[in-house]
Amino acid sequence: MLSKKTKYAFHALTYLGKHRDQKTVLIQDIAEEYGISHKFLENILLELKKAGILGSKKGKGGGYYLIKDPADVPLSKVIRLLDGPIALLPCVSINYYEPCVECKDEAKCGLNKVLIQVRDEMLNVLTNKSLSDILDKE
Amino acid sequence: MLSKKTKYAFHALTYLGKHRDQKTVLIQDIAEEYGISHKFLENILLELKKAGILGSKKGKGGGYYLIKDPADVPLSKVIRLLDGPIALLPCVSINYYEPCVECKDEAKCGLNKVLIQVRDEMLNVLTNKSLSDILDKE
DNA sequence: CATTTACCCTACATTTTTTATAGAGTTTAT
DNA sequence: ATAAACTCTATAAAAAATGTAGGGTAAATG
Repeated sequence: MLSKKTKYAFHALTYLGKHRDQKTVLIQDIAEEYGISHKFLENILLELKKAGILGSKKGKGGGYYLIKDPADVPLSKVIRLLDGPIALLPCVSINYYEPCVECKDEAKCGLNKVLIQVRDEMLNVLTNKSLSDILDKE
Repeated sequence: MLSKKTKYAFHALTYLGKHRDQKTVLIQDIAEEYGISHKFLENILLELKKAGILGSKKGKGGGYYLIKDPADVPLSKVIRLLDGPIALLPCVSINYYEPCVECKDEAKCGLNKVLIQVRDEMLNVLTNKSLSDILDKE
């Protein structure tokens, strides 16, 4: 399951995607629309900005806006950013790899091998869907 | 990511699958093989038994054994049992459905619609792989 | 039929992660 | 100059995951 952080990120991205005609959107507007705490949402938007998905502008008339084309924002990118690994275990994670302490020989672990396949298939699913798919259905 | 509970369940099922020739396997043997606390593992095996995947026998010479054919134990079944929903949000879960508090109209939520598709594809992946796939690769 | 072996059950404790909250500081547009 | 809005660090409450403790119950063997 996704954390609330990731869910909120998708909400925010959807909102920003729907308001691409205006230059910027206030944190407060997004927060009110979805009943999210202003400060909590701030952290999330900041992470999306650091990842190059959003841009921001300070001062009066400022706010956040979408930099990327919605088709170039796959679900996998957002999930990895806020929730961490797509993989089902650390020993099959691409970006957050860690061996299992109980595993004597990873090369002989059937679970490891099957979960690598699962990871690739899931990654495929989550990379082939993007923010544009969400926006198309709103 | 899978919880340790679910990971241990897969370990135990793998062990039991590999020792199908003997009548029963002791909790202790599995616990030692993977460095799991006896009591913690006991709870997990109990759940697998309640779900009809394992059988058990009490008394001297007792222990656990696999009831199902490994091909009839899909990953999805084990994950749902120990970890809960496969879906990425409660609002798209088949077995654990709950609406989002912030959602005014689910029928108009693009995220909901996309995540339903994602759920179906993930479920497909996790149902098409089973314990037998793990055993084949050990 | 006693004894050993192992399963069954409940409750609690610890640790980690998630979900926020608070408040001060910095930048920028008007 | 001033107000509006972003940035950063630290802290705290709540929830979930992980693990412990200990007694009770059932069954196989001799």
